[in-house]
Amino acid sequence: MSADRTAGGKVLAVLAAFSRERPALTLSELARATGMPLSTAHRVVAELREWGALERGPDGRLRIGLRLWALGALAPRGLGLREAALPFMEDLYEVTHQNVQLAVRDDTEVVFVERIAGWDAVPVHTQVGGRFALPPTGVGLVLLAHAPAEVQERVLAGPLQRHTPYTLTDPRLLRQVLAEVRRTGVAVSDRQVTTDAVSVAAPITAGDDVVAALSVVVRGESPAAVRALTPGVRAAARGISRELGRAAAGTWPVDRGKGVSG
Amino acid sequence: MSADRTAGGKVLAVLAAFSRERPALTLSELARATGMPLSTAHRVVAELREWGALERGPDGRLRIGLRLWALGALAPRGLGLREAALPFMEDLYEVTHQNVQLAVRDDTEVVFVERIAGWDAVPVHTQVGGRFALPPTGVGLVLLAHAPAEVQERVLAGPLQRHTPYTLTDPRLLRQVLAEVRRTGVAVSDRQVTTDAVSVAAPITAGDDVVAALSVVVRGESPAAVRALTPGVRAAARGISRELGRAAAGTWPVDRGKGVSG
DNA sequence: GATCGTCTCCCGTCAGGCGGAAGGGCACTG
DNA sequence: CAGTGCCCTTCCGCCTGACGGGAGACGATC
Repeated sequence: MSADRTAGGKVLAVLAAFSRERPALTLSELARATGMPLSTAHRVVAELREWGALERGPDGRLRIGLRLWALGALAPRGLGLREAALPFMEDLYEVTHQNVQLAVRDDTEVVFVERIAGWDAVPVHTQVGGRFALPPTGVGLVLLAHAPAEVQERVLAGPLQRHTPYTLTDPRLLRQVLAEVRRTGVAVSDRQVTTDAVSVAAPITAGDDVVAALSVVVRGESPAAVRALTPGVRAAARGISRELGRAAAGTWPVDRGKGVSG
Repeated sequence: MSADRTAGGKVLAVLAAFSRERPALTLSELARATGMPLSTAHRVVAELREWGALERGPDGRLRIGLRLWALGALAPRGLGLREAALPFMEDLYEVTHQNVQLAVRDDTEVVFVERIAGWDAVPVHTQVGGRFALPPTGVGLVLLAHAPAEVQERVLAGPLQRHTPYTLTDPRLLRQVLAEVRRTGVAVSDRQVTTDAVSVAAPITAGDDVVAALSVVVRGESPAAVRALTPGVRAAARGISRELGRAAAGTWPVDRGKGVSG
């Protein structure tokens, strides 16, 4: 939001002004949103447009450009991961016709990287690129269970938001659940986000690190709803892990506790 | 490549150094690739890292960060389009188990936005985010047929690369094909990219504009291979178009001839 | 311990970012 | 058709913050 003092910061501030809620902005809106003078915004935007980071539609509004999208596609935790995972997710979807989700952890949040859903599946309010708290979701439980201790502590210490009567908010209980997740290799989220959905998730690994999680979300009112799906999810997750190992060398990062600069 | 004189240019130059071939770079490699002094690269990278545009893996290499990926996801012609199209692509995939592709046009090239493929499908060398010439591909033919005249002229005038003995390289012939594509509403690419693959494509529209194209690629040695698929592809493309119309207002840009500033 | 590669930090200089102001284009209004 | 309120674009002099050489830490490899 606040206009950076630095030149590069302004470039980033302009980009940061775009969000899921506001994917298209006029120059003036952009200037207001970033708090920078119109002429400054204009100059920065011109540079970004020339490069292809921003595009201007026929309505005159600015949008994220195709080049930036393609660049983002190079993120190993974005499309790289997705590329490896999609065929397995397809299989899972074809069998279940339910929501199939792929997610990674970013600090104390889960970021959804891919989601397949038919029209008949339970409506879930996750979107690709979207974020959510870790504890209530299946994928989040998996990712949290295998996160560095320091991250776990911060999550357990912080306020745990309640979404339904079933949401776990007791740190002690949550700790037990996480241990269970580590022991069994799967996580089940029973109506913790909405009262009509249950999910089962399994970890995806690269080397010794858990780099992502895969889940299936179904309509249901008890863990039994996903029991039959568990083997399928585990198998798919392992398949993806294997595929990742096969991928080109040096493509795989690991997620460390906090993204602070060194 | 060449290090920009401006501060913002340096930021973009650093980002541009990442490519499909080189998705991970050390700081020094980055400095060499962009031609900027190490200390300058260091400063720029620090800023980008703090913002989340770049991440550093445990191997010390820099990669495109999750935040940049999420930002790219806001591109209407990227994920926005994909989001609307995926369910229909699923259906098509489930029926055919072949490559199902979604693409848009960027100037005189086709950019692949999504691709679903099983293991048994014909191997095609397209990747999400990747580019290709327009004329030889099914999606490209559709997009070219509905492109502004000025774009068509440039493509037809420019050298038309031959990939197989079947590739159309005669501008006159190509012009006829394009007319045919406009008349029938579908395009068939018969072994124009590889000698064992045939594809059928249909346009996706928003308002009166063709904004994308959908195709199925199958193993085959004549247009007959895709005849049975044609209605399915058309239907799916229309379904996606309808879905786009339903999408939130003001989300849809139109592709104009050249991206020159006005 | 020498040599090469990597990354990080400091700081004096001066190029280039900054943003106020002015001007032009549209659309709607009285 | 002057008046008002948006939008966008361009210009240009001031001065700040970007620039990059250099020094130094660290880690491999020989």
